[in-house]
Amino acid sequence: MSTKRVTSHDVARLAGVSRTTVSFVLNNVPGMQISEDTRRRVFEAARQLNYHPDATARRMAAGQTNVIGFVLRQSHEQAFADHFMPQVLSGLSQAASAQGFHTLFEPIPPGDNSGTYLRLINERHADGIVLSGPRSDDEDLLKIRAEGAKVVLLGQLPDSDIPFVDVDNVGGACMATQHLIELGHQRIAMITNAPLAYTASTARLAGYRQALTLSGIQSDDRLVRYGNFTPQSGYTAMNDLLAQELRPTAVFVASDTVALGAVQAIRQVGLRVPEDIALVGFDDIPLAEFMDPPLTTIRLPALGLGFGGADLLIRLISGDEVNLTQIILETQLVVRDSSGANLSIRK
Amino acid sequence: MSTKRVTSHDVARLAGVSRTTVSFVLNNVPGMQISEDTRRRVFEAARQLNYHPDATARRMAAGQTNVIGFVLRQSHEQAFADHFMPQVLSGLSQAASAQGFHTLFEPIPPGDNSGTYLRLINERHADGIVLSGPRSDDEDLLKIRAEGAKVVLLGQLPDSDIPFVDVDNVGGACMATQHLIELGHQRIAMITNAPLAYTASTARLAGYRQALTLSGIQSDDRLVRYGNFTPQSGYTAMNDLLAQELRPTAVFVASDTVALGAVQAIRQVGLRVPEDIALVGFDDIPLAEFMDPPLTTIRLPALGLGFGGADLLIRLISGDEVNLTQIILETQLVVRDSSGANLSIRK
DNA sequence: CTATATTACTAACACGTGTTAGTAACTCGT
DNA sequence: ACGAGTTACTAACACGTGTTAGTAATATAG
Repeated sequence: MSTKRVTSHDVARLAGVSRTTVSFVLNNVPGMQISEDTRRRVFEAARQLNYHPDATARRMAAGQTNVIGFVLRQSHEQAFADHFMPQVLSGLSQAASAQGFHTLFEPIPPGDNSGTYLRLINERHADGIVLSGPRSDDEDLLKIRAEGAKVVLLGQLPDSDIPFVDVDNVGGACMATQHLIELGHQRIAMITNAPLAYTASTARLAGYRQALTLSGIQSDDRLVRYGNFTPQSGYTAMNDLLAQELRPTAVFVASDTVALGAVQAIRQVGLRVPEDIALVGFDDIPLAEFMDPPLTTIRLPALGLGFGGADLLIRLISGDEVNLTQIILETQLVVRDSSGANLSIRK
Repeated sequence: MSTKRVTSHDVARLAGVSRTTVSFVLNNVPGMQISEDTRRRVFEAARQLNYHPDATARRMAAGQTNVIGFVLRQSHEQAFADHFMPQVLSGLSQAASAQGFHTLFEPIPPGDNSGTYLRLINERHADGIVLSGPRSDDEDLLKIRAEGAKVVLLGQLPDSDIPFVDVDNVGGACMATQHLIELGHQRIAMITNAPLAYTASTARLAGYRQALTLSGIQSDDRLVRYGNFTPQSGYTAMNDLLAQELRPTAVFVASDTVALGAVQAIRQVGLRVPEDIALVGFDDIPLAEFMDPPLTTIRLPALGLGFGGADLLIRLISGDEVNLTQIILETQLVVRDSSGANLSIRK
């Protein structure tokens, strides 16, 4: 236990060759002439001593860490409120490990403006970072970018050339709304997932309006309410909508979690989903399937988002010529019962 | 961008001192006599050159990585089926970063028996690992332990002296069952969260039986069914229970996710929760609060589990004398409506 | 038989830090 | 004026690898 670490030097000695030869054999360096006999002796010595090259020394020599950092700017509650982030993380580390990279997980404590994630790249803990929850006013981000740091964002920043991977929020919201339109609804309300300070909220609202416009329906701001991540906010928003003189026949709620509260509000006034009010959510959280009624919603390519982010970042790190550095991933409509698509007749 | 990295050598030159002095000043090494003037010059030079010490070189010199690995053995679906793992991860990295450690996230692809996580410690990517989802038949685990690797398990291994942090499954299940007993139930069934191959399942079943025994109720195996993580399995198991000649008046379902299916089954035969059948779940998933009816359940100290695991591991790494290496964290009963505790009268 | 090419290696440097042992210069007590 | 102690540093080594340039020994060609 307290015995010294086995180094390539030890292997060399046992095999009766130089350390250089050991390196050549074990790394299988192409173009190096090594006799079959020596090769065998080195392998045998390494096996016998249970030799494992030291990753730190290797990094030092290579000038590369083979590590990517995953920086989480959102608060824990927000990031892990649903299935989403874990899946992103999973996709990320899958892509990383497929290319021989490791993943450093670095959540930023809420309210920490000291720019701790700068250290990740300044001190070379990682070769690059995937940054989730970017903010436009992030000066640190611009700074390290200017210094040549490799960064990929998860989510977009308006008017920026920083590489990113994002989910097609506009397209998804449009799809959700069109689904309701196709089912015959004309008076369709919307409850956002969060305040409009969040780009995703703005995008989903834009998609909703786009769908209405495409079908020639007048967009009416009195039918738009603002959620705030929580079921409570959905409950409040829906009550507000129900109190209107002209009740909507369908609501697009841009977050399944928020939709949960909306359903409760509808039930509480004695109305039924989807018979009286049809509902489409967004996110496809794991329990959407088991809600009462099962929620029609938009599924996000969470795994793909993480995978794509890591993949893009690693290509940037490797210095490959990357022609497409801003990627938008398609969403998918999952039809269940809450939208009324499975009702035999619509009046 | 392609300009060379700023090293402590550069700082030394600019400040007109040796590299050693730079190291003494910047690391504030105690007992070293440095004049106030020199000290200032070094700080100024470092600031001016925007110097950041290279983490890799530092590790090499220190012989320590200041990194802990978080190894996930469960499949993604299983690990992230609910809020649990993300919270563990969050607690873990909080504890780590509080002590100057970074967190390497290393999920093991399902079906990968090549023992990839061995490399984490063999190649010194990390000073130690927190291993989630340990298996008794894991030879790799015993091997690296024998070589002196620092390992902390999340979850217990029977008859082992390996340090671990775990949730009190027995106590939690006992508490859940006692809650039902206190509400007047005598004929209490149980649906497990998973097959008994999983230690957590066995422990929860033991807790259920313990509670019955303590109250002098005869434990009846015909009232026990086995879930399999999913709502579907809960649906099936509950239907099976309902088909019995003598229906239980209450059921302890050792997983909220499984309980979801159980509720559906009960509803489908026209019975009510909790009036006809009372229900207590386990895990307190985020949506338990919003189920219909809101689910009484056992809340797990997920954050504390991660935090405790990292903390214990780092203490082991630091060589501190640790007197308690096997830690069990208490759970908490969250009373909502599904258990009938809020009904005014019980018949 | 000699010049050249090939084979099979190795010596030495680079990566950037932390740290131990040592050394001038300067102060101080006697 | 001299030895001892203090102050303020520095030279040199260690950490463990990857890699470039070079070198003997052997094979091949003319």
